[in-house]
Amino acid sequence: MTKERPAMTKLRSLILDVLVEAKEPVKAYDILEAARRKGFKITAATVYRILDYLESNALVHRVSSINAFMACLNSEIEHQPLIVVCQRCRKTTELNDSGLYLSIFERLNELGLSLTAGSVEIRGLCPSCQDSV
Amino acid sequence: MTKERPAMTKLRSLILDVLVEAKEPVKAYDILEAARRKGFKITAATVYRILDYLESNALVHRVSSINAFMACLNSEIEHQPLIVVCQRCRKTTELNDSGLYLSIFERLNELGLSLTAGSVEIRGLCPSCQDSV
DNA sequence: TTAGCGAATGATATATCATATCATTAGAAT
DNA sequence: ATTCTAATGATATGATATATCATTCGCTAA
Repeated sequence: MTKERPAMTKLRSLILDVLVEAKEPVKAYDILEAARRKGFKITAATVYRILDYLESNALVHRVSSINAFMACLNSEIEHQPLIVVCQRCRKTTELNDSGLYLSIFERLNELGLSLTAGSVEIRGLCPSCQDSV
Repeated sequence: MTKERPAMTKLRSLILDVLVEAKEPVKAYDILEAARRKGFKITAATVYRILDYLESNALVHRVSSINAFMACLNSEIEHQPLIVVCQRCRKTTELNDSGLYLSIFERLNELGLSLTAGSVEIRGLCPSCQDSV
């Protein structure tokens, strides 16, 4: 028999819960503090390991431009993340628009820049931040 | 008379030169070392300050997903950067495709997610890295 | 020409983000 | 129960980035 993988351990679901409850991107050391407040004695290394696991299983997305992590809202379905970030207020939205996603990657292919299995992070200023400049 | 701004100082053009010569993204501390090899006694703080300046003047792009910086190849013309990065080999290309760029931002507007003045970072695996998996 | 001003840089310290390494524990297969 | 592997613990350190205050530079105006 194939050995069962303990895919979702207690710690992994703890950290995923933190992100799901936050409903917005959370930084790794803030996740660490949240986990400790819930009584778990873990360290940064554990948090990063678990984030790597969750990300590679498409349960969590990294938001590179703000060094944070957010739960994927549609983790059941196959999805191609488009992450939209306001660079000023940091409000972040995950967009699941497979048409837009495909048009981006098809265009890259036309240009000889084929990439597979990617994510897209779109940065700019949201309307209210734009107004307040 | 309006006071002239010393927009491009010796250090700023030094660091821009480092990036132009590299023809690929360079990390901040590698820029620091390159500058020191050229005889300039500067620190990380100076490098980051100058990178901020160059980025806000559209001479340099930050590549968030690899914590690096690259010279903009078309800094004379108005441009909308699309940065394409292989997450495995880190090969990075700047794409100036205003049609694709506009279609992305128009689609965001349709979805009520208007953003202005943005950059787009597209991550995936390039063909050779895809093959070697 | 030089006095004065604001921008740029120097200098130092420290905050923030992330990983390497080796030891130990937990859980499934046999 | 034993054994094997994946997960986590524990510790240290590496890598990335910014805050703060002092000093210098370069332009402007007198």
